[in-house]
Amino acid sequence: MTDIARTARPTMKDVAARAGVGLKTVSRVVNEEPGVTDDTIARVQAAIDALGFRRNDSARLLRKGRTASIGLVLEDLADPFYAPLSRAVEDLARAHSTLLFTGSSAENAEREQELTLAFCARRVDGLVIVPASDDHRYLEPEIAAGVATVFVDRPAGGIDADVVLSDNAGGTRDGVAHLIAHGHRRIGFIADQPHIHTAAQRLRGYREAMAAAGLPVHDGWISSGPTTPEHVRAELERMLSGPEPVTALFAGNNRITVTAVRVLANRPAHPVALVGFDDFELADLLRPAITVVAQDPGELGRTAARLLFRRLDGSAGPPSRVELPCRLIARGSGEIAPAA
Amino acid sequence: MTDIARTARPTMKDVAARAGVGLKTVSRVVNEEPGVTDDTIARVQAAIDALGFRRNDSARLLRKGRTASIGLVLEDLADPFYAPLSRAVEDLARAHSTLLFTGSSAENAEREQELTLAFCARRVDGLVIVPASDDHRYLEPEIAAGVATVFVDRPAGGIDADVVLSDNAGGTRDGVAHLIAHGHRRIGFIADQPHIHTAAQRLRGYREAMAAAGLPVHDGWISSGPTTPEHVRAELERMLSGPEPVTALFAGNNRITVTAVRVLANRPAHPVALVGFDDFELADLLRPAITVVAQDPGELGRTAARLLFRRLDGSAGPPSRVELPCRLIARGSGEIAPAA
DNA sequence: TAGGGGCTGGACAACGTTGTCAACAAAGGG
DNA sequence: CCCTTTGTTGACAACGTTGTCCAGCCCCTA
Repeated sequence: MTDIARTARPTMKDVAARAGVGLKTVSRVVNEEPGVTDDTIARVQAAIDALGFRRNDSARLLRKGRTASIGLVLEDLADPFYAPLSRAVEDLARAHSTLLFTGSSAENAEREQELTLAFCARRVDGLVIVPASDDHRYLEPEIAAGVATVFVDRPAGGIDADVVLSDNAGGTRDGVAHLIAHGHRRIGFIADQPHIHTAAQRLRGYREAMAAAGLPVHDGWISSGPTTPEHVRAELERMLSGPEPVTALFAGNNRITVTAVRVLANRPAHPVALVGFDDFELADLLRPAITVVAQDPGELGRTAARLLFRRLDGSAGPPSRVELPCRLIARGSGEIAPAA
Repeated sequence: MTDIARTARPTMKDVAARAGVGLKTVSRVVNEEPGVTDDTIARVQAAIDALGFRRNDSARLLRKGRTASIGLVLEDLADPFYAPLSRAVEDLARAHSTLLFTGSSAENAEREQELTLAFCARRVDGLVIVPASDDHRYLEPEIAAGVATVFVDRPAGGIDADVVLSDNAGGTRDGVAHLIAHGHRRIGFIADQPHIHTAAQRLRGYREAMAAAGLPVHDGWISSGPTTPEHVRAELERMLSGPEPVTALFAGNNRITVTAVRVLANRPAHPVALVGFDDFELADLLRPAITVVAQDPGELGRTAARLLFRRLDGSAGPPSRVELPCRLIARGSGEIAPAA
């Protein structure tokens, strides 16, 4: 029965037969090409309506060479951080009459490659990738074959390609400097796993800010690892105890910040200053309101998509690297002075 | 130059020529079909590697009839509520070796139709749709032609199709009953525009709960309209003033809830009870913590996708309608007693 | 009335792949 | 030694569309 259903789909040939015209004439009507009399158009249109015909764009695009589609690979479709990024890419795609394939790499290099190559096999015109792997040489033949590729949020590994980043180090520097300006000297830093580019850059920013202020950094103040609530909680509690507890914390991304807020909420007697990387909704409504270093994920996506479509429109030239600034939003949690 | 790039893409024909074998033999090797000697396989593989050949799945699927792709149309890719829904659909798609097209209708009927039909023109095997329009008869020919279609979050209009909903009325009833149980008699209700199905159902739940408790409902206590902060703020302030101000509010979705929280935070002298539809991150960290009626967007997506793939696997039978329960999560804001 | 030009329409190949079928060689049985 | 079987391979059509090209037809002019 599935077969019947598939066979049931009318093609231009069916329309042509029913309208009593040639195949190409149907094509002309469907594509609104000139050179068909009104009378013929009407006959063809009637046949189209009667059969419920819809042009098969896959076949059309196979013939035409372009597929009018792009692929978006990100870390996790369910992560709110990427939602505005996706939407921005989608908006530009729509403006270019292009459809959007999406997929999550789940922070897994193999899955990223599998997804990306699946998109390439469908002959997407271009790719926007939030890398999960650090080796993208597998994309070389695709890029050589003309697939425009832009990396976002993290740079490509092993190949030279367009990339749009946030100024992770600079943003972190500002955030840590903010804590230092409010009198903190023992500042903890919890970030994502060190092989993730953004995490490494933020760690660099932290070290630079501490060094710029002439402050020492103890190993125990730094934690890089999974962002699971359990791990973050354990690391933070470790930093808050012992002989030299931290008086302030810089949280390396929004999930870490949220866990930190939960942990700190349970020990109101010992206020700890907090600055988090990434803004999040309601940060201003918490008490204290959370000071953050904000990226603009929508702008990341928009910039990447603009770059992509510029390439698709024929722009040549060497790969460009765009770095978007971050913005410190002081709300209170970063202004808490050290207790001691 | 674009032309060169396009021409540059090697095809099976090129591989065959280079390996000195027939076209079909290349196809056999690529698809790992039996009946090719190891020696030939090696020669073909060498040619594939040398040319950087990758099979064109568009052409393949044109030939095969199925496209191994589905389309997901939702209201807004950037809305965090839909993020877990998308991810759930994606996960099932991956499990079925299917690629995912996504797009936002932006709550606009015309855009929904345009997107959906664009997906159909690409011959997606199936569709998951969060409807923005209330008339889906335009999909009849597509469904008849075999495009499996499942509606989520809101029902289809004018056609009979599979649909997965939350129990909006029941959830709202529970939420309003919760407020009544804590002594409230004048309860405000702010929801999305009335033509949106979920908003209408939630309004029904509100009325039912009030009626069940024998409480009157004043027109001034009900507001249906755009969910912009400005409008919600104005409506709420109106309800809170006047001769018979409300002592509690039911907020019809998470965006309304957030605005309400902001407004209420500015008038701490006059505490107002609040229950919101839809859970959101950090609701438990606000003071008071926000009591909500929670849907499970991931489960909505998962259920819809399961239904879809069951249809694609050949399941016949009449359209099914699944209604998922909502869950009241009491956190404090709903337990505030009326001041008067 | 013959010839030319504009308009309308259709036949055919091509896009890159897969399914069908037949050709051919080597091997095995009588 | 011939016939059959088995295994390997390639020619060809087909999927549904578009681009190229050519054939009619009508009307006009010389």
